[in-house]
Amino acid sequence: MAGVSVSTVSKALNNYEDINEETRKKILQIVKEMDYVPNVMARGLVTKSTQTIGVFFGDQTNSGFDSPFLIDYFRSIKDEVGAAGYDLLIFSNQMRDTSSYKTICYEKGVDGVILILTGNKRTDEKIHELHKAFPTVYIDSLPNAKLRVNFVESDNEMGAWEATEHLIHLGHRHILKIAGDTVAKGSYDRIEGFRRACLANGLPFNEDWIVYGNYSREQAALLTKEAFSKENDFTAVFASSDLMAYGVIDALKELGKKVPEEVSVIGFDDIDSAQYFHPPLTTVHQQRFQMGETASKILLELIKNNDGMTHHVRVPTVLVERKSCCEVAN
Amino acid sequence: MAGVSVSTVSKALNNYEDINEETRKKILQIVKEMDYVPNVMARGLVTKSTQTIGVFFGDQTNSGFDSPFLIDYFRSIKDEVGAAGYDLLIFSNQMRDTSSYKTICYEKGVDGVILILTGNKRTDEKIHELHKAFPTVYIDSLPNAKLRVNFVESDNEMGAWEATEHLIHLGHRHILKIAGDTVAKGSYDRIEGFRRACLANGLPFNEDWIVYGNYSREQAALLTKEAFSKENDFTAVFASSDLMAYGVIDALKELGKKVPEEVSVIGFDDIDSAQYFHPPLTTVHQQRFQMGETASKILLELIKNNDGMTHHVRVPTVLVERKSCCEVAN
DNA sequence: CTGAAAGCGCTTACAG
DNA sequence: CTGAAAGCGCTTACAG
Repeated sequence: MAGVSVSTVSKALNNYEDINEETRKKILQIVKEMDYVPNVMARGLVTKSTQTIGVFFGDQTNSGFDSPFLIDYFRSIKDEVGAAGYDLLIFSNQMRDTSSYKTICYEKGVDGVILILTGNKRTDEKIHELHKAFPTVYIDSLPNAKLRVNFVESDNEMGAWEATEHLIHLGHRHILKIAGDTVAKGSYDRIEGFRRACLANGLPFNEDWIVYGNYSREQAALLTKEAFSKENDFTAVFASSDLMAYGVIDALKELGKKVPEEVSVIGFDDIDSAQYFHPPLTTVHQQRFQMGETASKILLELIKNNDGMTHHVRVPTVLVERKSCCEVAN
Repeated sequence: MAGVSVSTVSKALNNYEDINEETRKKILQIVKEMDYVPNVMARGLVTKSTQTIGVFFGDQTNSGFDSPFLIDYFRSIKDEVGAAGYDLLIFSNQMRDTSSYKTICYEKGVDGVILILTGNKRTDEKIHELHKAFPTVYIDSLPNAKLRVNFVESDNEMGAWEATEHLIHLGHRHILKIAGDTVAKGSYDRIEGFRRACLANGLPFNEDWIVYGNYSREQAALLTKEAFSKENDFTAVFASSDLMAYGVIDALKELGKKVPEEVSVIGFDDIDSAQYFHPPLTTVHQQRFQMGETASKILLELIKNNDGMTHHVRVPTVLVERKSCCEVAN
């Protein structure tokens, strides 16, 4: 170096109190000149902190929770965490000897982790041990609804409730629900919201109104045709995702039914293309940006001081009315 | 440990030859049992390798090169690099003392880096030093067209050429080009492809046919109205991005011109919503997945053995015909 | 074939 | 207020 010992440099860099103001100035000056940055690995080895947040993206295809979402989460997390001085480590390595999330985090030495899991990964038991070892927050999906963990999700039940009431206020009394899988908490809540809104509003609800599939457009089309072949008097359908709503509309076209004149269709998610669809899709908007932001804030707080409390936040959805729903014909 | 020295364990883990087969077996067995993974920081400190690839995402808003793209690059890089045993480090930290990309990479100790820069970041001079210090590959945008670096891009010039010829084959002789900025290499190439295709096909081309703006929908609408107010006989417009094509169509509607009956419109990019737009947009598809994959492969190869050669690959585009172009009316 | 020793680049008590 | 020393968890020559 130029003048002092490494200890002193370290102290200058880490804002220790017991250092002469002039030596600090000099050190900082030189540091600036040579654009020196402490090696994170060496530092991390002793401090156990790397200023990086780990992210597990579960991106199985066809889950309906996929690409249009991830990018919003990703971007909001990146911004929020970046503003606090963290980088993001995306676990992509497929050649690991372990499948334990905890072990993976130890290996890379992250300070906290965000989980955005979809499809199969969601039910992976290996995850459980993770949140005991690292500050962890889940977004959107839980491996198990009973898990006591930090968790940010859309208020799926409330969103589904509002969507259903929207249809009811439009005069619909027979509504078909095209539901996603039954394992994910979010899927389940959307069904519950629908069911309870129907019941609360005195509709002649019965379980045949709910039809279960996966989150694909094709499946939704199939399901719709099946349901209408059994019972033709539905005047509205509520799909558990926008992609499925597209499928519903595909099927309705095939059946010669006009949307929305003869059958109203409402979706869930508000993916980017929903506004461009024909007809523009009325749907339930998920505030994904706020979800990523909230999850990041909770995590950052947890890293600073882990109070052992567990946060569960439900981000409200917002109904966006476009052109795929209208008043029921008489 | 259980039995041997750390050196021996290290050798077992790293597949050294000079180790007894039985001790190796025993060590590996125990390692498996306790799900042990070597700490990357400690290892990295001595080997200078961390099995992670750094990624700089420049995501300034409104560049037109934005969100619909990044996700495809991101996903393909994640898959490709992950299959080779690497994780991804996304540089998001905004509190750094340095803005030097090289320094940032030293700090985190990545093995290689991929740059996907947009907007202002593209012209950041600080980047230059990076590719001399680390294996580096650029995707889509170069800070400077003359830079001798590894670079993967769409074949923008060829794509623009084909789009223009498509219009010409449809009978169009007066084509308006709504161009993006002039600094980015990709923007420039799209203009060149257009200009040269016009000239090569004997169109009465003049420079007024090209109008410059940014990549926003609003600007494109404005530009379109301006251009048509000066010269009303364009039967086709070629926008340098899909978002701009949307703006063009907005403007044309306002002007009372039918698309495609009176004016054909072709875009560039093929973003997700292009197929849903009204009318569905004819456009030039960029094979973003292939771009990410190719960039990753080059980088991985570079890390394995840096031969000092510099790769520049142009990924072909593919014209996708939808409903926004038709034969010119007589 | 195995292990003791040095060293990677830092931080943190601890003397002085 | 400053610096020598130990240690973080590994790997790599080098002896034995």
